[in-house]
Amino acid sequence: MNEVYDSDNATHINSYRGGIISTIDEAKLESINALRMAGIEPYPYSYAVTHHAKEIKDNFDEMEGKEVSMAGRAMQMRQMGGITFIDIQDRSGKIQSLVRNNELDQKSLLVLANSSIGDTLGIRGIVMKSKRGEISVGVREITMLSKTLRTLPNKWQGLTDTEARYRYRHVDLMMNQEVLRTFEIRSKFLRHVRDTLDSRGGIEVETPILQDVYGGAKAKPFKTTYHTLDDKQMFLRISDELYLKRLIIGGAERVYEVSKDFRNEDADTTHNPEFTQIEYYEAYSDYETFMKMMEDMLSSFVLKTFGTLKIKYQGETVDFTPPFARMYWVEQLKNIMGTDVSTMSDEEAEKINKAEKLELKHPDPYHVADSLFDKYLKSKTVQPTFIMDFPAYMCPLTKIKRGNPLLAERFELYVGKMEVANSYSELTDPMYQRKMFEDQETERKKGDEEAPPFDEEFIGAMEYGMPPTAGIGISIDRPSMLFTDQTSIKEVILFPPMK
RNA sequence: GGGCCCGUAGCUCAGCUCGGUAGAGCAUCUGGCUUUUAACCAGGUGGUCGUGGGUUCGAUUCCCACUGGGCCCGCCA
Repeated sequence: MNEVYDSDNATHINSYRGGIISTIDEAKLESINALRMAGIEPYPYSYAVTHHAKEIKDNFDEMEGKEVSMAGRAMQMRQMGGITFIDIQDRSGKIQSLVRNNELDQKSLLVLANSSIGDTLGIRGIVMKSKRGEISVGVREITMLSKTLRTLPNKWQGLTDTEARYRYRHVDLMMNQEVLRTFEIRSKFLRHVRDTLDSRGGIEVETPILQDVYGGAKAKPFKTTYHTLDDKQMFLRISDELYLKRLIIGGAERVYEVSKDFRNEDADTTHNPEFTQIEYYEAYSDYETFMKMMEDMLSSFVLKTFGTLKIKYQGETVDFTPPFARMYWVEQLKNIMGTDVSTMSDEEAEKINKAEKLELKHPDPYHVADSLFDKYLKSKTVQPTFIMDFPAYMCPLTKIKRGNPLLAERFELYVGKMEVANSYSELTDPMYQRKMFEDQETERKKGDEEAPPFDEEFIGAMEYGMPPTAGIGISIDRPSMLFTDQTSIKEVILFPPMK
């Protein structure tokens, strides 16, 4: 056996379940030798592809009798004497190829003899139908494009073990093509959000992921150490808000960033420690502007992608026809349980925490109000719903509600019971901002680990004068779940973190 | 962090209740077959039964701990 491909050697990096997902197959190594002996390179440089499987199938009437060349992985082989059916899978789907030995030259015959399921093959041939009516490529020439050393999972059940699917996403993708479709839809959505913001004149920017002072959200950060700067303590960003606002202050007017944010907290079906959102800031606008924008953005995406405004999510029909519902949740909570969370004191919060059995670690008004929403109102947000106006104390970076100083101008957009966007009429008064930071600092000292630290530099920037601005964070992960009918965020993250 | 379930061949799974040194299908290998599509027929290879400890003459099976994963609950998007 070739030493380079000693299986222990080649696979020791994987310790999954005390083993590995497949072994190196010695027979395949022999095939490689056989091909090379005959002067055929099993790992060539390129191949001219003219068609994909789906194209051929979708346009069979025009394609019949024409020569095509396509490439992909052999997923199944059915050999019967001098004829072999090979199902070739490319990015678009699968198509059957029909190989008759007596129609092949020596070279192709040799490739065929040394092919197995899992190999990447190039197929040149004529579009036709088999006797049973299956659209096929009648093969004239078969080319080895990449010889596999490992065995594919079985063709019936494929790879279903969730852990194996995430750890070996490459195998998941080849065995479960709908996974590729999921990530195509995610990609389309991200593209659509970018297009929307570009069309408004937004400038896409990049701001630091490694930050001296984190902020812009309530969350526990990841800490890092920068050794060449004297072991300086730095943080992975929990949000890019404070940097984007500095750009607004500088006069950029409309800026956005596709932002990977990091929050040092537990993962579950709707949370991943590393997640993607787009934050967008628009000068001279307020949060009303963004309600309209979200209605347009989501409805046009759904219509363009699915050809309808109504999609199924977990058995329920979600209708993206604008305008979306608006839920004045503080008012509704007052009606349901008599508590006005906008005026809730620390003592009241603690009492409600006990009475409602919320069992919060920090039973302060912020966490109690948040958890009351989850308990009583979240279940009503299957349809796209703007959750309107939050208690001012929940929004340290937001302007107060016109006509009601107890509330702040903020909405969260929920769809399928998931928060997918969060938007504000941004606070621009530097003196009020300073006070809000001081309050946060007090919470922090009281033990709220999630309260962000005081950011003097940011206040300094705001003291130059920040124009009226609307801000929004648009989740990419959760809408991707919605559009692909997934219940776990890991299904829309290509490589979710594993222990 | 709490509760429940799971880890046996490369993959998908039986076996465990009631302890006696491991089984199927697919994959792979050999042979047969020139229109199959879960092709078929015959034969073969393949397992430190997640890890460690305990009980026992004997443990994949019973007990404990650990580890990895899934689902539900609590918390941040």
